[in-house]
Amino acid sequence: MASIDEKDEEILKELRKNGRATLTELGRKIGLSPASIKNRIEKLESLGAIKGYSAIVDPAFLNEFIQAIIEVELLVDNEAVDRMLYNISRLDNVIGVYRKTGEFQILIRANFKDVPQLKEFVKSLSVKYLGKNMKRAKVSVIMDTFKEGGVIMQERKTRRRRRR
Amino acid sequence: MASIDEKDEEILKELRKNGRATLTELGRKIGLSPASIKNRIEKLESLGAIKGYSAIVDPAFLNEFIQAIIEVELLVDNEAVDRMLYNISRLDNVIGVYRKTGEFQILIRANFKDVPQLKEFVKSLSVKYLGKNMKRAKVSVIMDTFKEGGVIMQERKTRRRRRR
DNA sequence: GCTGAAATTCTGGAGTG
DNA sequence: CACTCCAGAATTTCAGC
Repeated sequence: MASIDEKDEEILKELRKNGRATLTELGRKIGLSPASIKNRIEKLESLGAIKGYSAIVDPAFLNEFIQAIIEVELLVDNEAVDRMLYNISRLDNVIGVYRKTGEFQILIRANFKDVPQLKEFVKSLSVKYLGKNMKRAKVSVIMDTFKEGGVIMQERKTRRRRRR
Repeated sequence: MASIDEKDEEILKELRKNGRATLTELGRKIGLSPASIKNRIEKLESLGAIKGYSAIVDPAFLNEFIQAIIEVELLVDNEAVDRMLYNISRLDNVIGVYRKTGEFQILIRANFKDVPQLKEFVKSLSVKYLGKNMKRAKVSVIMDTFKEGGVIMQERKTRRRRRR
């Protein structure tokens, strides 16, 4: 790890909260010229501190009404699994793919149009992607999102009371 | 749900993959003028289709070396829990907060400097945030991220072979 | 949703400490 | 060497159609 100072950290934190902040805005907030911010961001990107930029999208507007968390228990976890997970990552409806500790070693965040499509995906995990490496999967459905990707959802589940 | 057409969906998908895409780039890719793209994005934002924008940051560069998944089993889940989850969402090191189906109804993605800080956070969940609503928590640690927030990590765990 | 003009931002190079 | 300044380029923004 190299050459990250206070200002760089502020840039990272700010961009995590607002990925579309302008160089000028960042400069004002942090106390640097836009040109310096630009140089630092380019440095942070090439260091791998910034992996990319993303909009937090409500999946329902893309006709993805089922947001699921799929946990997978593996029989064996080796380098071949890395390639398989990478292939899963390339699917557009897959939002996140992680290896983790615990009984289920893999966690996948993915969105689906409907339950059959979710079912089909889980089936493809063993049939197409993970094969004999997969022992079993546990599926949960997301019912409410309070924060995602560092962005707080403004729309509360409990609807604001109407004015009278 | 209202008035989302093909072009809007393309904008959402494109912004999910590159949240910093310029209006001009989006216009070229989708076949609209930058001004129209802007109008549509503003519409999508006010409709709640776009919740916000975020940079995908490697937490290690913010000295957050522990990436954890904390699942919480609730004794009772009511509207008061909503406020508690909202308060948890406001913490900077918390990346995601979800309500879901299953044995554990809450899932939290959060980053920590070290294990004591993680331990402290889990303790604060029952002491400060959820109180008697919380029955127990299950903690996993993320060991590898393949995709996050719709962005594929370029840096593979298996290091590229050195040239010779 | 487009055009066109004005405002803002971005960008790269030269200069400064 | 990182930063600022500055001018030209690109983008964004807004009005009118």
